Amino acid sequence: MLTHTAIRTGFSRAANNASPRAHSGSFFDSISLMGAAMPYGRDAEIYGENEPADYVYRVISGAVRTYKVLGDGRRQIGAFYLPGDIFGLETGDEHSFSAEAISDAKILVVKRSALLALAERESEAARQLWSVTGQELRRVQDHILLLIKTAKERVGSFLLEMAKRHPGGNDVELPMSRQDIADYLGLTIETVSRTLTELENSASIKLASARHIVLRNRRALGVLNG
Amino acid sequence: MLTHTAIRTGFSRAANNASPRAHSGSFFDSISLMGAAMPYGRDAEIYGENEPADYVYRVISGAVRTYKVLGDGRRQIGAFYLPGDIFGLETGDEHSFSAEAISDAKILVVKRSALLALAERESEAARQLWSVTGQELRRVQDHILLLIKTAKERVGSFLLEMAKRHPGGNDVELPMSRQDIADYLGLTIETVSRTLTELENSASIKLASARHIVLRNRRALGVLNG
DNA sequence: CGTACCATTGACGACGGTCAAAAAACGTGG
DNA sequence: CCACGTTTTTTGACCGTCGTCAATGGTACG
Repeated sequence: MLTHTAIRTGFSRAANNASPRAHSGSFFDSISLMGAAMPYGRDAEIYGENEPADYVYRVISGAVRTYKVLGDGRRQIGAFYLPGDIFGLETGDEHSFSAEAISDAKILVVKRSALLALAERESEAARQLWSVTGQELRRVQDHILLLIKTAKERVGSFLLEMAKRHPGGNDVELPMSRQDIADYLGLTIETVSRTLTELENSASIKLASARHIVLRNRRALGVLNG
Repeated sequence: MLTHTAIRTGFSRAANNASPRAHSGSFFDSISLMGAAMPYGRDAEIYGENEPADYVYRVISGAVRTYKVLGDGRRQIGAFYLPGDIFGLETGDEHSFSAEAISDAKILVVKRSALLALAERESEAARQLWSVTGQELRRVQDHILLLIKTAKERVGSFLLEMAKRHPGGNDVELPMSRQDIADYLGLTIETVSRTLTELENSASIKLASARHIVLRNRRALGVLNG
């Protein structure tokens, strides 16, 4: 139990894409039995900002966005979560972002108190909880680096990020709308659209359809990305 | 030991400003004896990006910046750390940012392995390590919200943030240069300077000197800050 | 086949970046 | 304490990128 080797549970086997790249997969695989798989429809709220953080979540299938809305209506998307990813794990008592299903999704829901109890007994479990938060921290730090770049760099980096997280080589299937991408990258929908067109014109990508993008020149997408 | 009430050690008493607002102050107060206070000169490197994260740090006096430099030379400052703040705590084996002293500083240096060993024995210590990373996560998330705002909003939010962290009401003593502020806010030094002048002209602040700013209208600084 | 919704394209303007110079602040040594 | 040189900050002029407003085009679904 709680070994490094992933323990494949019924729930994680049911996942589309639960894969080795998931956050601390072994840990959450092993505690999958503590939770239940819940279905969420497109745009359904999973939790709201400032609500009690009583549960921790893991994407089984579909995709999730977390976000905040500022006073004047601007929305900032904090992260996209794909199958295998863990989200909603807080060290405090409340969620700091809201979470919604981007598409129809199956989400494994685990009681936070169960994890905390386990962590109290098993130091390895505590280490894994810490590790999940640490990975999230690094992800958000990378996000900051995105936000100081030019529009072309942001969109390029975003596509590379999605390609890395998604299995399927150079073919990227985007689960989210242009508006979601824009709110993630701190751009407008028009700039995202224009930039994608530019990247296609420069033969860096191919827009097979609005949500299906083929990477043709990864170097061009990653230039200057430190 | 490890109680909620701060245990004032010799080291923390020596601090300029170690105060209740520090990250998990009680925890790090109690393990202060495990480390040593080290002096760092202005601009001295404390650790570099990708170096082994063998130590965890706490500011006793002075100030610290963490940063990354992108391929083309742009620098992004991840955070400023003031007396009482903990930094350099990683869940992985390497530091993800570099750290430098902004001014002459005294820093408490603690062996990470000692903390990990303690966390293995005491679940409360493990919880506190997790909590420190969680607070850092929230700080970085707030930083993201800064970066999507206009220049005036970024500078205003920055001043409010510094005023909150610094004791001293409406008088803010900035330890860092305009260049540091610019690299933290994702702006240029010129835009930061111009924006401060604008804020002074609109009577929102007073520039007593370049590094000493008096807040005159906090509402104007915080408008739209969601 | 029609109707929303979503994405793309266009025209234009504003915000902030760039390049350059002046002014202020700071530190050092006479 | 003042004079000097260096660094930091401020100010100015100009320009490019991206946001805004508006219209067109495309796609999915009933």
